[in-house]
Amino acid sequence: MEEAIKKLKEANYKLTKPRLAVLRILEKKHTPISARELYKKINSIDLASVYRALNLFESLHIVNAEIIRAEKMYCLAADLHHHIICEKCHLVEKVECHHSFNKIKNFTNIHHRLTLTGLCDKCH
Amino acid sequence: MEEAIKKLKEANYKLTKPRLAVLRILEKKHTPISARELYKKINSIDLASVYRALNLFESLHIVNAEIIRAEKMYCLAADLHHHIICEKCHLVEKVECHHSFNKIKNFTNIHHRLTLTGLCDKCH
DNA sequence: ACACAATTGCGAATTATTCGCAATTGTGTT
DNA sequence: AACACAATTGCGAATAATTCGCAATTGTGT
Repeated sequence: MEEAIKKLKEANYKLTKPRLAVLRILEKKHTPISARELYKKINSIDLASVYRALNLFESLHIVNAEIIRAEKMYCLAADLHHHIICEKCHLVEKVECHHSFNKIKNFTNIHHRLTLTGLCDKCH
Repeated sequence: MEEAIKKLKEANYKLTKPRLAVLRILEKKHTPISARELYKKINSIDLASVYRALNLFESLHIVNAEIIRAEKMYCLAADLHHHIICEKCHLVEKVECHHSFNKIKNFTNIHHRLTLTGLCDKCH
């Protein structure tokens, strides 16, 4: 949260009510959440602003986005982790991240997004 | 291609004209492509069928989907690889895959999707 | 060639996402 | 604490993405 605000400030963006509201929800919820769900959880913030906040956050690497069963889902990038999703029941679990990429094919400033899918023990 | 058809048959799905058309394009193109682009490249196949084919292929792991600048993009899963995308100019390059995941948190049959982003040497 | 379930094409319906623009609000400065 | 101004919001409308229902068509095994 602190870190998110710091990144925002450093990039010269204002800490506005909608942005703060989105951050607050993301901070509490530790599984990925969609733009629409966020919107429903926040009272009195326009859906367009939720999208605008999320897009901004994504570009600043404040949040990570990944597709989970055909929906774009977001979560705070702060603590590095990934998710594994059951293909049948869509159970989502956190997976710690042990990866780091310094330089690949002349690219620098590398960020990564890993999504795992499989069958959980119940569905197997 | 052969492998894709095999998977399709094994899961008891028919090899139809739209499905084959989609596979043919994916086989040629070695960078990710969106549903709409696929549709434009194929003459006389309905957009809904393109979506249906892609969804089916995704569920059978015939294709992998990933978000590239806010669009869902697809490519054949056959040769395992990932992509690294420049955040500025959106250049896309292939990255070989050296990962394998056998068992994580009680999940089995694990598949993974890794998307890397960064700045290419021109944009850095 | 036949039979039948699976699949398509079509148009319409949903859902997701973005846009333009006037009104409002953070933020740095007096 | 009030001011000034650019950045940002809310709103409603526009676009884009994706799915649906259903009659017509098409693969596939016999």
